[in-house]
Amino acid sequence: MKGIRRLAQHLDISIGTVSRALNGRPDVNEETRRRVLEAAEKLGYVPNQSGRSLRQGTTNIIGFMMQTGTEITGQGDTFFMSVFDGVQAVFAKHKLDLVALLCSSEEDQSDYLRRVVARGFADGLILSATQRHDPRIEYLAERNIPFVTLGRSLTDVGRPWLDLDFEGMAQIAIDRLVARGHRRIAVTRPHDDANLGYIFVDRCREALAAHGLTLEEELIFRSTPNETGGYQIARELLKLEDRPTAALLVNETIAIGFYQGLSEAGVRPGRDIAVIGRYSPHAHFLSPPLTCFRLSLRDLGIALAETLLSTMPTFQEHYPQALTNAVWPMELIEGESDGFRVNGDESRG
Amino acid sequence: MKGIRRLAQHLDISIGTVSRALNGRPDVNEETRRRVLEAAEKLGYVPNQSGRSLRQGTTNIIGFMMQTGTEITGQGDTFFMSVFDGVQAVFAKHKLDLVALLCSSEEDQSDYLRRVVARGFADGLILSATQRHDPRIEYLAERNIPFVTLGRSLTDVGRPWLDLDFEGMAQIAIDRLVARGHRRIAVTRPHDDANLGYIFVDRCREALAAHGLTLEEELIFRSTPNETGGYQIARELLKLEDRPTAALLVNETIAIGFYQGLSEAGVRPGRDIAVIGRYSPHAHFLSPPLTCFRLSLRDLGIALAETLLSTMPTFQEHYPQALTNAVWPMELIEGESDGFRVNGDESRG
DNA sequence: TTGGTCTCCGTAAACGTTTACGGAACTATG
DNA sequence: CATAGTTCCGTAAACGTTTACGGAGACCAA
Repeated sequence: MKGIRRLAQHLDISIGTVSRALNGRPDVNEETRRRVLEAAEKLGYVPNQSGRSLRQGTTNIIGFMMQTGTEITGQGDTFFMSVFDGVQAVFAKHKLDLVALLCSSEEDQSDYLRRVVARGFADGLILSATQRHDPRIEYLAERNIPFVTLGRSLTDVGRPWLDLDFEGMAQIAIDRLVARGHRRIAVTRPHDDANLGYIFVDRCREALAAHGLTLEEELIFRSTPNETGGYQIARELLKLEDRPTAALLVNETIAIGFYQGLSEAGVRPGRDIAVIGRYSPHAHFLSPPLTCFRLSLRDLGIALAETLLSTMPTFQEHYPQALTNAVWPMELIEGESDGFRVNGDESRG
Repeated sequence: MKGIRRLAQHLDISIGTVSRALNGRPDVNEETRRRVLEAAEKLGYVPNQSGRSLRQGTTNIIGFMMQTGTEITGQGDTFFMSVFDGVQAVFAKHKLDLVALLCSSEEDQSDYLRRVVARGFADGLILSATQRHDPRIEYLAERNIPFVTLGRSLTDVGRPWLDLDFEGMAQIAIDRLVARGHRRIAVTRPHDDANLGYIFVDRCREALAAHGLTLEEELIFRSTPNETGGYQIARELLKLEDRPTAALLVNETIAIGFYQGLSEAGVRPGRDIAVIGRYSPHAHFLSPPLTCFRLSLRDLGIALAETLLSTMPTFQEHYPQALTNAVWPMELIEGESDGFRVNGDESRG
């Protein structure tokens, strides 16, 4: 005898009552409930997930989809871990569990998603690495699967998403650099179709235009969003006839490689070129410390969770005013990598 | 009408036959099977996971357990993603899915594990961040849940584990440094109870003893295995009356902070102090490039998967000689951070 | 024809839950 | 005492699969 039957037999009551007691139904005597909970604790009973979700059509699981393989991840692993922590802080209140759905680098993400959905694996999904054209979004929307994406796409009109405020980052950084006399500013973007590249570069272009400047094509650098990519960008940048005096790095992990690429040519950030990037745990430990844009990833995770839950009938009453389409602001952390003026008047050592 | 019934109705055959056809049973006409598969494809039918696992008592899911929250992860971003990729390469052959079970930083790992197991969530588990005394291992062993750990503990006697070869790393590094004239060598270890700290330091001590040297307590540095920890270690190390001439860093991500801590005091790796660490994607992009120990994480993932499957009755015939207790060798990558001799004769610039 | 073997398929039970339904015991009300 | 209402609990169906079992038909040999 196993499962709830064992518990019922042990208490000499029916399985229906046991189930009601455990699920907090009102129509059960409080004394009985106490006994049931006690016995469940003692016998280590936990409801079988398959049985429960088969009956209820619900799993209490939310999936965070991500692709394995190392080549294309521009985020550090602390990035996701921090986001997860925020997500779980919300989910814990509703007894939801978060699992990371790992799509192999050899499988198409849409195929993988199809499998996950058809199996009835999760009650809701969080998608990351949103592409500019992302078929996953239409797929989920058509089927009424609750989801939220981290990152915008062109095909998610009216769908819930949250994103980092790359426009704000571009605007602030460009304004700041221009105010310090920079006229030729290099910008980076991922090599692939990630939407953030388009968003970021477009806004850089607009921000420059507002100052009467144009963003030349040769100053837009594409690379894999990792250390090697940053290194390559530095090398290419230094080859230019008319070198930029500043660089704006949109990805987290490329700064180290970028620094090294500069360093090998004797070019020092903050003295010979202004560099502004994205925060990551090592940003302060570069020489010189990187001036960068940071955000609270935990808060982002909390917002993601709330946004998702606000689209699910079961939970939406708790989150009446969750954000559905919003960019998450980033804060500028002053390091020493952008501290100089083009007119020769260094603002700091 | 949903699920397999819909498919059966559509084909005008019984659900039993449909199920047999889909599951590759022999007692079904090949023509019928073809029709079933075709219709399944057309209607986008995928078996419901809950129904299936309720009946079979099996989920076809393997869980990789990890804890969220950023403070204590000593691995770089790509570490787990690379391992996952290897694991999945094996699992794909057996139609197993890998998911990451994310234990919130607020929940005890043993409690979380208990929930996962009792719910019947996964057919097998991979545990990481193994602690010296790890109650999770006994729990799984008692219950006959297939598992393998990445990292040894003291309580896993006879249980399947794989680990990095920290002994080999210690031996090679110490021998190398001693051969170059170093006598005072600092070593690091994580701040917590992670077993690798014990293993590594013990072997360093033995290796030094073989050269007639002792490892003084003041040369053993504990820290959180992240950038900040590395920085702190550098600061402490530089305060010592009798400074070590070399440092051996056992964690991946501490090198950046360590470099910075040295740099602020005008101490340069490879010139003023020999530094040997662990490979991570940025190791080559430090100045000077870090001499470090590297391994194929993908291969490690493959081995982990094979080890796990070799303990599961359903699959073990395919992996008759998988490793069950083995350390995974690391290769020394020569950078420029350890390139000098104590006697003043620098081996390179 | 009879009996045996094979191939293929339908039937129904089982997995562990949740929950609609109905009923027994009790309480309150007139 | 009769009736209605309340509280609590047991019964059984349902969720979507897989699979043991048995049977129908085809084929073959005697």
